[in-house]
Amino acid sequence: MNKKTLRVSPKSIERLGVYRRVLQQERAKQKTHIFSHQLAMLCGNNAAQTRRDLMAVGYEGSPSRGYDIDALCRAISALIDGEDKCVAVLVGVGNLGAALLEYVEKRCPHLRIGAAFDSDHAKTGRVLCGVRCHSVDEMDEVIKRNGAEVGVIAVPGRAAQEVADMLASSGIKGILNFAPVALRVSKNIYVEQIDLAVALEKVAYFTRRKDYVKKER
Amino acid sequence: MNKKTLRVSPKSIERLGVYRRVLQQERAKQKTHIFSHQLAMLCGNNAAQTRRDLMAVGYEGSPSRGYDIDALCRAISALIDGEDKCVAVLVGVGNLGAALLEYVEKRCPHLRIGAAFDSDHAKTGRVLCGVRCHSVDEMDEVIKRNGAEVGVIAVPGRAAQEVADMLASSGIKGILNFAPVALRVSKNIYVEQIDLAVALEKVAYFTRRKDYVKKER
DNA sequence: CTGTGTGAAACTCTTCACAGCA
DNA sequence: TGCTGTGAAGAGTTTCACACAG
Repeated sequence: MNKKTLRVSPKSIERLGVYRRVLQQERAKQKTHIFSHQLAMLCGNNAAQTRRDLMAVGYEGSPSRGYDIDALCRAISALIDGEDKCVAVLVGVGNLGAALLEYVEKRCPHLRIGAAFDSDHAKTGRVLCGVRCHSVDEMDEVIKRNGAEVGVIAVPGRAAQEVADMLASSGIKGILNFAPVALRVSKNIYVEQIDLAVALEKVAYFTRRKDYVKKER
Repeated sequence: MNKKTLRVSPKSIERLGVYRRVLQQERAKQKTHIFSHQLAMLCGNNAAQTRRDLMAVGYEGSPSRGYDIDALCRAISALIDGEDKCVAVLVGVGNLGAALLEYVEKRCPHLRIGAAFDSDHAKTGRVLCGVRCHSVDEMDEVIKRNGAEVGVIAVPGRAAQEVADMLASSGIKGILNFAPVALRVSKNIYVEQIDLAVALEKVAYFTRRKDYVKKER
């Protein structure tokens, strides 16, 4: 209903991805419509927040019917996926890299992992989840050939900055970094950091804070 | 300087984990003191935020010397680790589970992964990163024997809710969930959700938003 | 009624800016 | 001077609560 991209908050973007996944599951169960409180419950948040998030996508539901699942899915996709498929590359095909390939190949048809890289020659040349693993020497050439925009760093910490520099010089514009290192990259590259060890520490901390009580449903 | 645990924000807790890691690295380089802006730079944020976070730990630096690295490390640990080691268990020893074991065993001496579980009998009985993998049938017994408080769910989505129920009934009080499913658990269990596919979608989205410009640093 | 969309309040997190100390 | 600790402002996020619609 509005001018489209008017600035959607990061948190909303994350949740919209979750909504879409849940909507696709419901659609597979032959459901055609859903109310905000039902969707909220399936996603683990509350109805007000769900409606607020959906405001951003510019699709309006009906008070009597709720949201048309199919139309809402398309509206969300129009907002978060771009016009064309986004191509990403993975650097570091260890356990974590392989896990990411599985998750993404199964669940993100609108994203494509175009290639993977590893310094271990035992891995180069192999194909995992449909993605070919190249030597890091070929990184620049392969990234440019695929027109990749996003890089995922799943290498040990000591190698992460060097990989980030290589990605940046090949024209990558966004990085998802699993290495426990703060990357130093130019301002126009978006970086998202996920640190598994810190995440677990956080859970341990809040688990022990006896005063913690979850808010609602 | 204050009454200790007066309520530290989740974001601060995450960053404190990062500060500690960086401080340990600096200590290994024989440095004894550090200023807030140096620590901030190494962690990828700014000095004001770093000082604000450190307020919570109840250790004061000196304007001339900065922070004593060793003392600050201990103060952070006193805040985020409890009195005794926290024990966690891992359910699902696939690629992701194995990656987590590596990360945590290397970098979290104050946490212990007491056991792992998998439904695949080819994996049970084996030992990865010093952690023994059990059959899921033994979950209740092993969790109680180890006094585990935290559970990590790294199984496929369809199995996640069932695993969460088992963990809850064995007395687990906090869950780190990698399955792309909103868990339904009782209010007094803390749940932290990490969804790799959604994380990548988010990076793809912000990478493409040309108007995005990183703030500083 | 029971639902949606949304202004406005409430809450959380980040940044500014400055007093005070060595 | 150049740093720390922190009140206060600002930015971002969530929740409330209500007008309106079928």
